[in-house]
Amino acid sequence: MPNDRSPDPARRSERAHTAILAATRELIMTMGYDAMTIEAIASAAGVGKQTIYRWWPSKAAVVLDMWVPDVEQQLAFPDTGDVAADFTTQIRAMMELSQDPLFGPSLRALIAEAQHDQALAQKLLDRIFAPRAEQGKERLRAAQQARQVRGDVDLDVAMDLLYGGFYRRFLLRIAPVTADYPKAVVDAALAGLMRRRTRR
Amino acid sequence: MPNDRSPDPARRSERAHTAILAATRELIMTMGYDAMTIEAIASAAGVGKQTIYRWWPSKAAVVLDMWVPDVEQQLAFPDTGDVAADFTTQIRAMMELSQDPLFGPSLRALIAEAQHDQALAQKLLDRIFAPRAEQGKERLRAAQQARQVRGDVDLDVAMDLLYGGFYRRFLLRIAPVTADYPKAVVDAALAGLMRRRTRR
Amino acid sequence: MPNDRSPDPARRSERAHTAILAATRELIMTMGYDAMTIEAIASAAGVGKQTIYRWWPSKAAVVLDMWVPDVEQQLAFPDTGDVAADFTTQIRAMMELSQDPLFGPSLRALIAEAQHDQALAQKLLDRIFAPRAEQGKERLRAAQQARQVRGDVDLDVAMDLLYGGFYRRFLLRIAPVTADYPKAVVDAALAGLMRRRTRR
Amino acid sequence: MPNDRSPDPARRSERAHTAILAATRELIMTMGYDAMTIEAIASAAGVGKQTIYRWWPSKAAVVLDMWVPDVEQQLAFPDTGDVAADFTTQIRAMMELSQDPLFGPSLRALIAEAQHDQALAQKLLDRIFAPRAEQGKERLRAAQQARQVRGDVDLDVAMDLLYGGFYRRFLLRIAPVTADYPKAVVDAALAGLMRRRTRR
DNA sequence: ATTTAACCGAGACGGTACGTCTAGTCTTGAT
DNA sequence: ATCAAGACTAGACGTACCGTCTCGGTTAAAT
Repeated sequence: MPNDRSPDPARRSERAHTAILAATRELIMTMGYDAMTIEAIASAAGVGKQTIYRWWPSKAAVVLDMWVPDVEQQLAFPDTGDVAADFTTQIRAMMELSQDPLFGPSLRALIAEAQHDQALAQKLLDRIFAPRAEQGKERLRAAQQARQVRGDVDLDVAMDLLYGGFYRRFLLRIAPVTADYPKAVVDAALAGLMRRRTRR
Repeated sequence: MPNDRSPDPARRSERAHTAILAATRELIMTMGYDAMTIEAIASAAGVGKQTIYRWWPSKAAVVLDMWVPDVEQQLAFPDTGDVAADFTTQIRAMMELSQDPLFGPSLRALIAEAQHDQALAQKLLDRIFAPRAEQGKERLRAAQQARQVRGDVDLDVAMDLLYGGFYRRFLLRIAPVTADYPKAVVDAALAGLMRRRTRR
Repeated sequence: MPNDRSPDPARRSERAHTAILAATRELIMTMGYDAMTIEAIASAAGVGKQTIYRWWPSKAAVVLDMWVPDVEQQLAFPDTGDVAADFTTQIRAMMELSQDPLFGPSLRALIAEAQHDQALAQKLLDRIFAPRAEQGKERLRAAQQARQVRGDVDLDVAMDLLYGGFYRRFLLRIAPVTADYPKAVVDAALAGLMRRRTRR
Repeated sequence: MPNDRSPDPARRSERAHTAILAATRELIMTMGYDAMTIEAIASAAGVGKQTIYRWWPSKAAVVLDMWVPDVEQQLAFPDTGDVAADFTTQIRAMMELSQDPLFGPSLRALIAEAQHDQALAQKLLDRIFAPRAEQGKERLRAAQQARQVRGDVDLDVAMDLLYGGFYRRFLLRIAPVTADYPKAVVDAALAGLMRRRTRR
């Protein structure tokens, strides 16, 4: 368990802060998330361990901080008027992120760690997953108003249909996320699985 | 990685084997998966650590072995002729499993551990996830032949639609898996999100 | 080694100075010399750590400063004309000091620390031990002139005989310094151990 | 604070044990007692830190164990029939020990550490100081029976006279222990400080 | 009266070692 | 040969202090 009492953020050393984030980025690429220890970060950043423990509760929290700006920028949500295309684009961006040697493995590791770290789970949710879901739902609402999407669908369930498969494949490794996957899943989610009666 | 050389399974002590699995079950309930160490299992089972390392590569593998029979039995796939009802039943079973104090937390932990343990990932896939997916796809194939489900859907994508949401909610904790969720997601997946042109 | 450059004693804060000494006295009684850290003194005195480091090189030096006036006053050397009685008095005073809950434990601690801190050793010597020895030797010189003590004895060796036992018992804990010890050791030192030939 | 529960000495690794003592001896010479850490000993001995903590409560205890055989052998007490000569020899041996670069500094350090470590103090007493004192007193008893030493002297006080000065000089550094010191102090202790009335 | 230089309280910083913990391997004696 | 037991090497953990270093705020002398 970290931290004694809350330190004063006003007196935080900018140099140490950025050195830690830079070293973290470096070490994830070099040795991988799992092999990277807090001691290694401290040593690589030229920083005392306490300085890390003072500001972050865990290795995962450091990685998350190092991460979030890039991820946010890379997952900007488009609105071209074509719902299918927009979600395909978004899922493709998620796929690309998951294949980046910096982000992919450590996203996996962060989600893994969040399974036994409530605080981290909350942070991941607030900073990564929830904003993405919110954007997606917003896009669907627009599509509902444009009468492209049914008005009675539960938007959370819709997000499950559109995004759930990505996480299932990414985390369970039950199938690879291939280049044509984004379009396939979006089309299927929009069209549904059921056979329609032929129109007479 | 453990194990000396492959031991002789014929000489394996049945007493030790069952004691280990029983102690594992006990300790997961008592102290939780994460706090449970291999040393604790050995001690609780009255067994040498080496005996565990001899037959399993990791704590997770022990848990998986202890688990699989129960899970298989609890996730039997029904075929009542009603596709929607069958998948709803199946997802509801997954939900219940995930809320069981023995299975839920350790399923999470196992998936977490599989993120940095290829061998475990493979084992989980082969013994838990893939069989479930295969049953689901089989059921869909039957539904296709009954002309209930479209013949052109990619069955893997269909599984993503139906099951992906569960994992997304379970692992990302982005929303709880409530009692009415299984039906909602199945209905949405079957119907699709898109608005249909009114039939004239 | 502390201190930047020598600070200006004229501008020293009297308030901080006395607060530090008072807190030190307090904390030694409360938590004992060893558990007391410079951080604790600073905090208890409501003073910055730097203010301590500015004026003292070590925790031991602070304690010594807090100490010396009391010790000096308590170890005043008497001259009643009776050498034996005077040294007995002096050693008894040392004994009492060593049993005082403030001085005893921290005298031990200071001597201990002086074993690996040359500067402290010198300071202890100059301010505590050497003055005491000088007084003792002075008293012996007077006794020599009064033809009570042999003129050929090495006064430093004499001090070893008279005082050495006290430190041996105090530091090695080889035997307690009891109430009758001072007289016993003084008598023995004066008389010597050797058997005299009976005068004819 | 060390050790959980007492380990089984029968299963102790002889290799690790001797490697630790050898590394300790080596490091004291190399870097000095104070700079030597338990981590350094472990690393130099090719041993886990836990193995040291399992068998010894502190660095000092390791040094003591490494030490005692040599010290015992070097401080064998002679009996030549000449009390003065015998004690002179013994004190000279103590002096030489105290000037040995292996033993001197670490004897100082051990005594220092014993000031705040009761268990160590007891161990030092039992294994180093008390046996020496016992030998000295035994020698004095023999001298008493040979009617060389007065029958009424308290032998503990006699030991203070003979040995106390050594520790006073060694620990307080109030004066060096020179080559002629042993004889001087023994002579003075035997003869006493008091002036005798001239025999008529 | 204002400037200016020091000390002051506070506490973040780079370090180092601590003693604990767990992993996975190795050793021993009993079955 | 397998087993229970547990000592072993290895090394990260999070903590505690060390002594140094800002940072504003407050004196007190020098202007």
